[in-house]
Amino acid sequence: MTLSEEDYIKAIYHLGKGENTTVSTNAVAEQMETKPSSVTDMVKKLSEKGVANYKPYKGVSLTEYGQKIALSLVRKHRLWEVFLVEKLDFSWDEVHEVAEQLEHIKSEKLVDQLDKHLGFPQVDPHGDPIPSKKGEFKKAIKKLLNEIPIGKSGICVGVKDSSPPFLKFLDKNKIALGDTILVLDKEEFDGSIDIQIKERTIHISSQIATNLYLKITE
Amino acid sequence: MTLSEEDYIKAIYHLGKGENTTVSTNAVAEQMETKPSSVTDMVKKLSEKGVANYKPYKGVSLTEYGQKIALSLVRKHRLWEVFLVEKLDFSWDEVHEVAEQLEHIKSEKLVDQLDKHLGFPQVDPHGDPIPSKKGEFKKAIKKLLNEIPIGKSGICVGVKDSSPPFLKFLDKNKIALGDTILVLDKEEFDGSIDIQIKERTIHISSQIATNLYLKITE
DNA sequence: ATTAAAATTTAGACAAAGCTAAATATTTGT
DNA sequence: ACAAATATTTAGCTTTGTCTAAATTTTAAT
Repeated sequence: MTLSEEDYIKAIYHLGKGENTTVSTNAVAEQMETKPSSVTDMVKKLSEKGVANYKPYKGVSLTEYGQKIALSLVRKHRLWEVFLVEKLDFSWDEVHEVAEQLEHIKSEKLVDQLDKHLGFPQVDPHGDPIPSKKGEFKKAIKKLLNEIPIGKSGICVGVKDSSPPFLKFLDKNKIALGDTILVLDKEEFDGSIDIQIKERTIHISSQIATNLYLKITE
Repeated sequence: MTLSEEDYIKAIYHLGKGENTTVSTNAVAEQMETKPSSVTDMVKKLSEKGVANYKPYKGVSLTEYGQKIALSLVRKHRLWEVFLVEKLDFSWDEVHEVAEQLEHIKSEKLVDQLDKHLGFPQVDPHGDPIPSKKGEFKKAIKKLLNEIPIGKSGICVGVKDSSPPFLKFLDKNKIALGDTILVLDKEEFDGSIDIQIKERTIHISSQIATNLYLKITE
């Protein structure tokens, strides 16, 4: 696969949200920041190569083979993201562009050894799961902190309320996007919860818990 | 610079042995496994871009700017080689192909952090020096072990005598290509020497020392 | 100093991947 | 159900990097 083909495969995969969904030419064009006519050309080629199913005017989906390629790309992308954050001190929001390049490196041994070097991580710095070598992986879902059951952990990925006071609170309590949070206990009465974050244990009110999004795997 | 342009720059650089030498179109073609006519086209383009000096029928050399690019590529290539060997357990002879891909990744931060992560290595697994960020580096030369002064270390890169008995000797003494050897002491009388290799200290006869090539930096 | 051989360049073609503009399908609003 | 709006494809052109074959320049041998 060429670099360009791989990018299209990934785009089709992501637009289909990982399900094997048919996506429109226009949607792919928008995602790839290219023109619909270019997409038509490429999906024809991918179709001939056995990577995609394409019916004119009806959209495009990935074949089994195409999905395998997509998953391998996602696996590589996310492993490199972990590497960049854990080993090279990149912050969680700086990694995407570089991982986008690294995911195209072709070497099975490289990926396997990288995986091992990183301790076989299950999720990337954004809380998204890393497919196994065989392509298996759990889905990730975004939930509010208050909806997460006791004993489960997730990665902080966003806020519902983005008002300055709330952001200031997070800052003061050293809760940042990308942090892993484990739910230790929940108080039925007022909805407050105990969480563990970076070795610290803190108690958090319901108002806070209902405004913080975490990504968890099912 | 495109991938292809970078490959040509590296080829010109390596053929010129790092000196700013003029190299022939044919030489570049052979190195790149391409046709001389393709080289002509490309060096014209590189010339227009201010990367190379090209006179028809007279060969091509790199400009200052071109040399900077070449050194940056060499730096990246060798840092990745160190990474692959030290962190991902690649052997010294498996790294080239993968490093060839990795060297094209564009991210200054990535290179700087990688350098730091590896502890600012001075040489790659083949004993070749790694240019600094600014492009400075020492030359490496290949010498027989017996020619190396006391206190200096080098990396084992080849044998002069490749007869089975000699290779068997190396194997038995666990001396392999890629190993770092430090010269501890030399015996004037019989030319035998003491070396340190992988924490072990061993005594080696003149016959051995005159048949083992090391790469050292001046 | 010529001429044959070798090296290099030029000209013209091709594949990949993209674009624009025009043509054609599909969808939607009434 | 039909016309208008939207989505998609086709046709033809562009750029990048490559190739082959022919032309030209340089080098080497007598």
